[in-house]
Amino acid sequence: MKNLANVFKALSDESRLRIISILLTSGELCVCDIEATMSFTQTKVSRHLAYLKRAQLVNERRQGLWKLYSISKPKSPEHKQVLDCVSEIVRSQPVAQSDAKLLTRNIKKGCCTTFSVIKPANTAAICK
Amino acid sequence: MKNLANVFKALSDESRLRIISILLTSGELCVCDIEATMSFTQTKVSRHLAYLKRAQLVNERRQGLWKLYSISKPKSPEHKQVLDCVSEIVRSQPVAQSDAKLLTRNIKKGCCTTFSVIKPANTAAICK
DNA sequence: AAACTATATTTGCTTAAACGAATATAGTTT
DNA sequence: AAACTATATTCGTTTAAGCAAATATAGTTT
Repeated sequence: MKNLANVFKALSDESRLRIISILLTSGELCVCDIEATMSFTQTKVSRHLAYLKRAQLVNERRQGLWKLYSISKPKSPEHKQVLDCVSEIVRSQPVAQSDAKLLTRNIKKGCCTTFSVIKPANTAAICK
Repeated sequence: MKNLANVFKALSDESRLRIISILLTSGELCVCDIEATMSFTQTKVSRHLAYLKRAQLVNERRQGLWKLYSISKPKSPEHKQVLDCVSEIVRSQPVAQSDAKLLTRNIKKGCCTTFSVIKPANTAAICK
């Protein structure tokens, strides 16, 4: 059960929950877009993403200069169970909605680098 | 979202997850029965239960000398959502099954004080 | 290849969590 | 009320997590 405890530990920080929440609404984001939307330092975002990656909650792919993060694709039934539960719970948090609005605003202001370069799956839904 | 992070923090320890798991299978247990089944010190069980109670994951009621712990009854839809997810995930862990067996054995051996004094809801199911 | 950009890691510090042993509290029995 | 039992809390110590500032890495542009 060590592993499950580690997953919950990765979820035990408000900053990380907020990062998970905007990844759920955006589909995919680079580090600096997360920085901009949440007013976090670069170190902070990077560290928390590393923590989430170690717990297999997020995935990373390189795109030129950027590293794009997204919620993990499930690798096993147990993994899927955890991911589904987490996403369901996080989505229903009030802060999730307000962070989603912050993200939209930053995208419109052109603060979000990623969105001006590559277009995640559901860009249209976010930037309407 | 501070509160949700605290719930996950309470779940971020293997000992606490195991305690949750035997509370799920037993319905209700006293501190010393948890001690006996898991070979934990009294301090350790007591401390972890206090942690779980603070996060509103477990409930406590006094019965004579004993304090009986059980998984919380949900107080709100959000609370229920978290409790349901946690119980679903914890139940599917391998350690949950082996701990349930340990508990049954201790009950049969008469090591579990509570079960010789008061009978939780589903005693019959456990001691068959 | 040199300047540049995005991200990761190291360093030094502060705060919290875990543990067992010992002590305290609260209810029970005699 | 005194001895007893079950549980909670305190104490001192060890280990991990959080943070910002500074530095390192890796890909990009000129």
